[in-house]
Amino acid sequence: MTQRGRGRPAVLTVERIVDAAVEVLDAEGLDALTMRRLGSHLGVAAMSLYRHVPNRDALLAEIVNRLFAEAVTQSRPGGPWPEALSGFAGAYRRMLLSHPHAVPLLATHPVDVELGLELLGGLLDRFDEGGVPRESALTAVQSVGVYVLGHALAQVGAPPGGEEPPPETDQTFYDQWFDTGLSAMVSGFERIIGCDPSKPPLSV
Amino acid sequence: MTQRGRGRPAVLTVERIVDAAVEVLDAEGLDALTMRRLGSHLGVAAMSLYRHVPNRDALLAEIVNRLFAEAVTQSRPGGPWPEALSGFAGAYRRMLLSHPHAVPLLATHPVDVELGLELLGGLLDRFDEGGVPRESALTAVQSVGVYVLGHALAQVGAPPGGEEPPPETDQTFYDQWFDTGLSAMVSGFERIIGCDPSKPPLSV
DNA sequence: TCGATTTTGCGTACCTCGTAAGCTTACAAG
DNA sequence: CTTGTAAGCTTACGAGGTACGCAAAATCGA
Repeated sequence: MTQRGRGRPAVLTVERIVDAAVEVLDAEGLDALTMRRLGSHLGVAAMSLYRHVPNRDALLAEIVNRLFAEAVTQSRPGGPWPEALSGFAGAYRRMLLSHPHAVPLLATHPVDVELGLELLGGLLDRFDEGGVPRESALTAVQSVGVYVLGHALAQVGAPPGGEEPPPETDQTFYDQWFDTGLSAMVSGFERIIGCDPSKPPLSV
Repeated sequence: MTQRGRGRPAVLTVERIVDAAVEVLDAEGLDALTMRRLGSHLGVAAMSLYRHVPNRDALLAEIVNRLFAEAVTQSRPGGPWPEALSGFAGAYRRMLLSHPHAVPLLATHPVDVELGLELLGGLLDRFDEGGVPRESALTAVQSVGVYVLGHALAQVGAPPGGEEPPPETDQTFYDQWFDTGLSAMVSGFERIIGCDPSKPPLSV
């Protein structure tokens, strides 16, 4: 596959590598995501990976972008911006909780800016339609994103090597906390940003 | 010193170790904070540290608790709860930005719960005085804490090995973003929690 | 004063990890 | 078939965490 010229045909792809990396990460945790293990998971020697990825950290960055894209793609930003913003928050959080071992990665490896803006285009459009200036929209989205990630970090706890807490009670506790904090922030932005397109209330 | 019984007198203390660890962390970054380097910084062999700390991760957890305590102690929670809450957020953020290499640590190692509650007692009292139920108070404080940490993560960027961005413009950009997001959240909580007119007197 | 006891620090060693260098293999084009 | 090239492999090195057992430095009882 992926035979686009001379030379030995590639059995590896960045895509395939990142796929496998996410699998290993989900299944065995971040510490287990070593080049050797990932290689053997792909039926390949560790050093072979370096033909496609400059180093481990770059691979982690790829994972981050992949997962963030997955999250944003999952959310369909319709309606006025407050709803769309909450929708994004929910989708982001759902992704984080379904990849708990990846949460620290998202925390330490910023999403590629270009990619992030592209992915969030639809969401930002909802602000445009509400007459919210771009800069205010970015502040709101970034703030919510930062809240969601921080919240997930708190919920996931010490993820490199942790134990599972009580099952059900815990879940609803965090859910409730999340919803409350999110409503606070969104409604706060509604007040600050205002819904009047004729005068941008946020001086930047 | 620290001679409280038989045996060879200790030249090391957990305190001293954590102090040195924070120094190394601030000066050289998280990757440079290895047991060997930390040992030599203390004039001691790496393995000696293990008499006082079970392993590296526990040491990192100690650092987290130390720094969080430093932050909270720095903030003097006076006035009504919204002001106190913002004050806590500011102090927390100031600490994080003055220990940028520690931010990922705070993100991945939860603060000890007992210690956290004890440290935040003064802040929670302000909510009590405002007639806010304990649970709402905790939600608000946790949400703000999570926002501050997430914001610091975004600002500090990829901290294990990163480059410095533009100096001045950047600073005020993040400051403004921080303030806006914080006001949104605090004012949102003011609305949600409500400013209960029946203010029960201080009950200690 | 002198062992016995106890606590602390140290030297060595093992295993794992990331990854640099250079070799081999499997294709396509000529 | 020959040659060129991209992709995968083997080996090796240095660094890191830490298990294990020994050495040193105190106090205490006699």
